[in-house]
Amino acid sequence: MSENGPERPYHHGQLGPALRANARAILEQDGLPGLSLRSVARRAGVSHTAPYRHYASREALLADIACEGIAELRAELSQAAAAPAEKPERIVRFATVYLRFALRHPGLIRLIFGAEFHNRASFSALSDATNSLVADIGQALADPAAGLAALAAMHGLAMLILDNVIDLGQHQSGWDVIPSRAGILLRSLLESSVV
Amino acid sequence: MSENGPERPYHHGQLGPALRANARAILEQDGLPGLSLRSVARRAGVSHTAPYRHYASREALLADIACEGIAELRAELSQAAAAPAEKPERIVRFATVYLRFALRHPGLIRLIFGAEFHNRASFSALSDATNSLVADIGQALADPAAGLAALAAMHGLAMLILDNVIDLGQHQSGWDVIPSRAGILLRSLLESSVV
DNA sequence: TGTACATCAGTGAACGCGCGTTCACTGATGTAC
DNA sequence: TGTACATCAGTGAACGCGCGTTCACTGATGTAC
Repeated sequence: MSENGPERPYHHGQLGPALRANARAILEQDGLPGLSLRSVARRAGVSHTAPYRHYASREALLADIACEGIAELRAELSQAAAAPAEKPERIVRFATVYLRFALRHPGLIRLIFGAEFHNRASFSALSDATNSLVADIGQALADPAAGLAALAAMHGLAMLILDNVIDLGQHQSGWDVIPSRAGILLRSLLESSVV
Repeated sequence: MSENGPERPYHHGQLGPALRANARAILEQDGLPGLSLRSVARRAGVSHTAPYRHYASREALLADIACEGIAELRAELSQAAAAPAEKPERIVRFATVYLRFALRHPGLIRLIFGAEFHNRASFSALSDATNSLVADIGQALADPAAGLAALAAMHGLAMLILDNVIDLGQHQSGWDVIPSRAGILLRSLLESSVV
């Protein structure tokens, strides 16, 4: 009996990370409403009370993966910030990174920005991240207001694409092309508005 | 007994409209997750099965109020389109109307644009509305791509404000000031990008 | 004007569901000596 | 190296909840004659 297949031992061993990974998979597959502690446990192949050894509540798990997502987004953005570039290119590069992230993790980006869920810890992390992003873009453009407007534009573009309201061509060519098209879009909007 | 207060008669009489109104009130108060057929019935002071005389399912009710909202947004936007104005003013006017609507009906705008709910009827109405909006702005700017980008910018701005990610000053002065501030923001982004 | 009847709108009990959370438990691991 | 014990991670039964939906019903309205 013990040799026909890798039966999971009594102790999972890495349940914490496994919970987060499965939670994010569910988030992307079924959206926030489908993300219950029970569904996560089910997907991790563990009893539905096991998660309570790692998270005090559903909300705690959500907060954790939200923070995780914010950290990842922030890392990608700061990587984009590191590469030197002239003003219009700089903001287009930010927009590209942001859009690519949003299109790759739609559920996560909605969890992060959505108002349905506002945990203190995740919110202050988000606030820090967006503030530094806005400041960075604003500085790159030498115009704080334009930084805000640019963030709004890329966020709105991401949301409209994810919600299937506008179509930048994913059907023909896959989603990887979208950021570059969006870049052109934003460039047309931005390049002559730089002070 | 019958004279101590206006006891509702057995037949409500206007339950259809009452359901829609109460559903929208719940949507704004508690968001989409709180909007159940039972909560709507409760709020309308009616048994929890009464709504089934007017809607076949929860989804049917949601579709109906989504369409209602789209029609209202569309009416306000076409009113803005009617007033003649020069190019930059024109788009700022659109943005103002759009933002004002979004800030006044946050739950509704999220229902309309959110991907969680995609009914065919409401979606095609939304598609028509956004297409004509994009076309209108694009034409006003003599640049279709800028029309799309402008819609994205105002939608993103609305979402970021509603999700408390950015703060355009609602705390000091109430939300009615936001659209005008946002107008300044968008103007700074747009006015020199007109072809 | 009055009576019979069809139709309609609202009722309340009941169903099965998935959920978050609690509880006492048990199997496994690691540490002290 | 071996034994006792504390600690930890996962279990499964159970709770109460709100939900969507169904069903047979009943009170009210309107229509035909």
